[in-house]
Amino acid sequence: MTAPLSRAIDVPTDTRSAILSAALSILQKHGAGAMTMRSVASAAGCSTTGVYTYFGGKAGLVEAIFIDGFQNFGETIHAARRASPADQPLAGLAEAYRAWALSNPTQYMVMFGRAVPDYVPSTDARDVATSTFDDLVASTRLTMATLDLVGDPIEIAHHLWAGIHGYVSLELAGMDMANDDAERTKRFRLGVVKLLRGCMR
Amino acid sequence: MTAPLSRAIDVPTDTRSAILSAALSILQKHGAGAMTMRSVASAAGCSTTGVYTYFGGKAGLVEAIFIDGFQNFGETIHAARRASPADQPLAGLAEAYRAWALSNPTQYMVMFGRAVPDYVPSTDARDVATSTFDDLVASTRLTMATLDLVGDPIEIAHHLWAGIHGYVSLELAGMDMANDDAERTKRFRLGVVKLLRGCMR
DNA sequence: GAGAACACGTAACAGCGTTACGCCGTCCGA
DNA sequence: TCGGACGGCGTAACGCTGTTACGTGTTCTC
Repeated sequence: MTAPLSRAIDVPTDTRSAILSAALSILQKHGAGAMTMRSVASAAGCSTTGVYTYFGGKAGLVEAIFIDGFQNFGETIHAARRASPADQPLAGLAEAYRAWALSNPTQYMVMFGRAVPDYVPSTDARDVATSTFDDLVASTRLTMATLDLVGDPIEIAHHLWAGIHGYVSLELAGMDMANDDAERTKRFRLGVVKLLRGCMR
Repeated sequence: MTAPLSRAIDVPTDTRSAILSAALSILQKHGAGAMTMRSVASAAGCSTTGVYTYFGGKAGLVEAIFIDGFQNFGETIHAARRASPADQPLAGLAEAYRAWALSNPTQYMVMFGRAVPDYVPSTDARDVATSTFDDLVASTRLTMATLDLVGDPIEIAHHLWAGIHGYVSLELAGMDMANDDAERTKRFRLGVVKLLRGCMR
């Protein structure tokens, strides 16, 4: 009898989400190396075995982070598309992409860069990941006529994705040749324009 | 008195290179998670403390792998540039870039993707990394007139680097949308063409 | 030949992911 | 109302990790 009667019925998977948000918080603040089972359990207010009951192990926890990341990332991308002019959704999408990655650098590297050794996304997880791609394809289709893009929209979307991801991940790795953030931003925006120009007739 | 007199004088840093190549071999065959101090020492035929005498710790070992990787990578890029037609060095460079990354996927992710948690490249290491970029800039300068590229060569080289890296790292992460290697290769080559076209007048 | 410097191994430390085991509250059939 | 099965959860332990204190043997210098 630990909980008062008035709230005897708790939200069922409350501890599960507490564990997940604790893991995300540690990942964001202290990096992938600090996200241990013990630190996550401690931050979530349960024992290490609690993490096992809900996620099966560290791989399951990382998988949840991976999927959660792509869902959150996908929603951000989607919202950016809706907020952009109907015939020009790509610039806003690219900005939102970069902003999300810079705000969640470690999670981005878990999602795209194998930041947790020995974790390989399951096919289910990869399906969630690639479904995010659909928004990019949709935005590309909307822009084809306006920007005079030619070719397969899927191939063009993949080209844009690869280019944007390249800029962002070089920036996260500290290997862009920029001197300050202003130059980085300017270069990124020019890069997106160049990516689009490469697909024009 | 363990070694015979005839070879009492060994090559001084022989064990150092033995450790480094053992680490690279484990990294390539079994991934970053399997590259432990004990497994490296065992494969190199020494004790764990031997790794500490030569590299100071795991961070030093990873740094050596990082630098070794960029030197090897840089030589490959450089050789590809020399083997290409003098006025068309970029296509061969891109092919060599991708081939090296696909042959050394884990090391590539250590170099570009923070595959070892808690390892952050020193400024010296990053200098070695960015000096590889010089070859790309040089190749870009050679191609500017032939391909009718306009703008700052450094900015164009950065654009090409980001794009090529984007294609390669999505491929390594298993997140390209290709069905087989033939399609992947075709898409990559078309992508390089698009990257160049985006920088034309 | 004495002594410092160095490479190197043994053994231990704390911390890691994981799991066997036991406790305790809840539910279900008799 | 009771007895037993069940499930969530913590304690404690397993083997593994990176790291380091310490002792030993070799080598180089004066």
